[in-house]
Amino acid sequence: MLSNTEENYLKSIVQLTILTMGSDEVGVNKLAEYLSLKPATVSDMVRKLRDKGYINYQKYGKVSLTDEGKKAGMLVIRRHRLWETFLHEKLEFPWDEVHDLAERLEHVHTRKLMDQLDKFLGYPEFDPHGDAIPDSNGNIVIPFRKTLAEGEVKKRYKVIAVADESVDFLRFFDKLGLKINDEIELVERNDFDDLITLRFSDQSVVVSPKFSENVYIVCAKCLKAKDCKC
Amino acid sequence: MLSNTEENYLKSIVQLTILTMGSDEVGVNKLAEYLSLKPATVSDMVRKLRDKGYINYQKYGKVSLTDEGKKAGMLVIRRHRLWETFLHEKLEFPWDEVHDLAERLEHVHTRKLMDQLDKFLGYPEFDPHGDAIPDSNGNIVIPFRKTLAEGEVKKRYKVIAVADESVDFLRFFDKLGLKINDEIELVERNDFDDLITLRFSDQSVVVSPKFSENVYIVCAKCLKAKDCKC
DNA sequence: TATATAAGTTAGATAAGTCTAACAAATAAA
DNA sequence: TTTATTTGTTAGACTTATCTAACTTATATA
Repeated sequence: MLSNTEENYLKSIVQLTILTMGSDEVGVNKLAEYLSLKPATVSDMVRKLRDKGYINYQKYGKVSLTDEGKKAGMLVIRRHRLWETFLHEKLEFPWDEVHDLAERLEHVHTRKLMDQLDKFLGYPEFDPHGDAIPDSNGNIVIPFRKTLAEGEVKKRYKVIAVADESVDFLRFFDKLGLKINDEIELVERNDFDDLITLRFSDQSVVVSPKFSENVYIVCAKCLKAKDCKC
Repeated sequence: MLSNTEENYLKSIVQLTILTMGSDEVGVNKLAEYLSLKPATVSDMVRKLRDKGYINYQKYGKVSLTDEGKKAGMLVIRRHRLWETFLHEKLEFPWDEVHDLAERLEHVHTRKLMDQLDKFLGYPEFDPHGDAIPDSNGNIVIPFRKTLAEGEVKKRYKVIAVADESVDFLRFFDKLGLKINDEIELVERNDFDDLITLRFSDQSVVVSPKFSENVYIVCAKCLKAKDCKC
């Protein structure tokens, strides 16, 4: 059995490794910063999770997930995203308010509860932020995607997800009038400061790298994001 | 802010005082037994809750709720019962499985979450076990009712709730073919051992005091349980 | 009323998860 | 290669909620 705390560690390690497509390991300091804890605290817990078989780790080394740890962490993310979907679609919460509640609901679970919730929601593929929901075995299909910052000028794209779930970012996104699944055109990129000019629903807006790095896109002609490789 | 543990204490005190219609105070030992804790543990917590203003209590005395404590405890019960209703009505959980999950979900809350859930459920008055759901101010209308054990021979009653939420009891109740809101006739009471013979949907069954003490009824002619005073 | 029993309290211990402060190892820079 | 910087560990302390064992107070009974 995993405590809430242990679940949070595993979830965070999944997020800092697998879900960022970068390295499959992470250092204690980075993990501590992500969890808003002190390295000393994480150092202890990491030993504990290694002893329990959820992570690979040795003193002064990096942390990576075992198969068991990966599955456990992915299932926390599944629960988080299913609850977010529930809160948004059934309880009419705006998408910037769902994260914090899901953060707590994700720890209440039985296999059956999540299966029934999944069914009730109609087996959603994506949460309100456009992130894929892992299946009940902890497997996830991360669709091919790039950030708006990586887009090419003059091309048309579809916005499929956001990387930042903070209230500030999401409200700003809303304020622009953008929505997940909207089609946009990347009109122009200013090479000096990387400001990008977008066009969508008859308006042009200029966005900063801070914004464009947090918006995921696929090219507009790919109907199914997961098949897109352009 | 109340911890989960503190919420459980307040909920339990509400259940042992207000909701049982008996005394409005309860002893430390009884509370400990109800919570499956040792008296020593409860003795400490009770002092803490008194210092925080939720209960009235002095050394070697009984415990009772302040207005604030009563409201806080009632709101935990509200959350518990709303989640039970959600699990039963929306996620299709049988009524004997909802308690344990609600026990954990009840501690995840914001005012808005519970208001939205309440709305989503259509403002239910009663949970799957027939218990009244307190409103968002912690007020509850406990309908007039008696237990089947207190019923009179030859009278017709309506089953409105059960007092025991254990899996064993609820499955036994199901097995008899009874349902909340069913009409029954109390055919006969055996004065020697208090066995009661019931009649409903063309069958007769004999039930023990252990059973009949856990079934709440109102007389059949009162359509609205809360108005019944017979 | 004296005493036995029930009810409640206190002290000290434990476990989980966190912290700070001091130290050690690994890595990057001079 | 030596030193500086970054990264990670250890030791000791704190908090919350729990326990056991010993003790105290209140209540019921003879």
